[in-house]
Amino acid sequence: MSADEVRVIESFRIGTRAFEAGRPVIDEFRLSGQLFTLYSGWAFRFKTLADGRRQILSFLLPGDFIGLQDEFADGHTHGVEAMTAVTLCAFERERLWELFRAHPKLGYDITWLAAREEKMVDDNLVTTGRRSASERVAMLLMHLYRRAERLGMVRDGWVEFPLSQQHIADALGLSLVHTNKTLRRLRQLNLHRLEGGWLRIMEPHALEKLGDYFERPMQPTPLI
Amino acid sequence: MSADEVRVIESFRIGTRAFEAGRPVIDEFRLSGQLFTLYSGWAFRFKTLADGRRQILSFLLPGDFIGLQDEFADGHTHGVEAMTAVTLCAFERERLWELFRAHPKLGYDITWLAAREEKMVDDNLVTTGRRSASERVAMLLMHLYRRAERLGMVRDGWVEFPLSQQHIADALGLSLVHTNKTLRRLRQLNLHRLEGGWLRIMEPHALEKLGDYFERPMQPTPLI
DNA sequence: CGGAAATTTGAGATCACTCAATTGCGGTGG
DNA sequence: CCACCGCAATTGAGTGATCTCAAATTTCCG
Repeated sequence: MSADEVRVIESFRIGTRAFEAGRPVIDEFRLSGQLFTLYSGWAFRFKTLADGRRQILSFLLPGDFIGLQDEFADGHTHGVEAMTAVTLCAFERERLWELFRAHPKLGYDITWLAAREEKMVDDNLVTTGRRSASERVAMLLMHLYRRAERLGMVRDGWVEFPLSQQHIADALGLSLVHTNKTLRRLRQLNLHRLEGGWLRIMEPHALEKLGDYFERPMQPTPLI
Repeated sequence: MSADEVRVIESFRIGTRAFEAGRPVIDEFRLSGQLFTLYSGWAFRFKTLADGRRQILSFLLPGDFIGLQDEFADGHTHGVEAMTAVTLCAFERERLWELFRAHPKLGYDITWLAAREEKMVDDNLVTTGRRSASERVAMLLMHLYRRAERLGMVRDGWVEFPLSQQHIADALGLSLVHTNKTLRRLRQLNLHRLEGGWLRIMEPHALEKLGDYFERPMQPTPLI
């Protein structure tokens, strides 16, 4: 990124914010006046129905842009919650158009990030709509592992994995109990290990085949 | 839209294309060199798994922008298929960045459309992940009816409804048989009528309550 | 060490699925 | 005009994956 672009981004930044694990970053039912870039940590986007059923829409890792959909709605889009301690860079929502005008390249990059996020939601929709429980779990483990891998978050084959089984269930559209039993089955087949909040993939090919999920080469992600 | 903007858009347009009902607009496994705006007709985006299971990701109505995700990937994103006769306006994919640079407002509008589409996929994900079969069907009927209504496509309470039950099943993550039975149950409750490819909502409030779906006010859609 | 939260397990219920056959309907050729 | 074809819609029956309920066990954290 050019020094000029960095300078422009700096000028749009309001400041840095931090949240503890489990804290809401964006309230599901209130319009937030800010946009964020996730600097460090894990978070997720979700929606809840009136009776409390919750669906996780996607997981957020460093580099992801947060809150764009709200720009074009009046609240009631989705909530964002931190899964680990998280630091974010905040922007003024109202200056987004100004940013596009002053620096089209950054606008283009934001669109890039939005399109990439939609692709991930598309994948999740296929998963919940058409895959069996084992396939869903296999899919999710590989998806998150690969994303973390691209970000250099893997150490000796292990990644931090801050999802509870409830998170996994809510992401995959399964019940907590069935998620647990499915996870156990895959573990007993020695396809993965999940210990103390860290994940290791033992049989990537088997999991990819089971989930019918294959890594596609990615272009480098723009930074905002 | 200003005369200036119209002129810019014209200069980026390659031409107009038309497809018959049932024809692929974008091949699921080949990278298309074009972007489209849907002028008239109904289409849908979908993905298929290796064994043929299909998930419909979202439905496309006039004004929707098609193919943006591909801009940032190398194929293998999703297919698009026409459900009725369809006319589209085609743009050169490679000139998208040029468009952002030359006319940031249009870039901003494209981002607007992308964000709106992601919101729809988010909703669909909640539906397949966390709603029962009846809730899913209620949701889909109301969603499509409301969208068509906003586009002025309702005549005396009836909308064209070109979805087969297979389409509905693939959109909602249900089997064809169960979709049929669920549809019948709602029809017998006199919540809707579905005859000869046209839909009428008899009890909008009941369907909205059943699907836990409530219309949110929408900002006017930008035109590309 | 105590208490709350997350995970694990078992058992039974149910919603949705598969299989299989029938019906309805628009088009097509004799 | 009618018999026939193919496809979508419909229905019935039985199966099974996933869910709910309930209780134990383990882990985490103060």
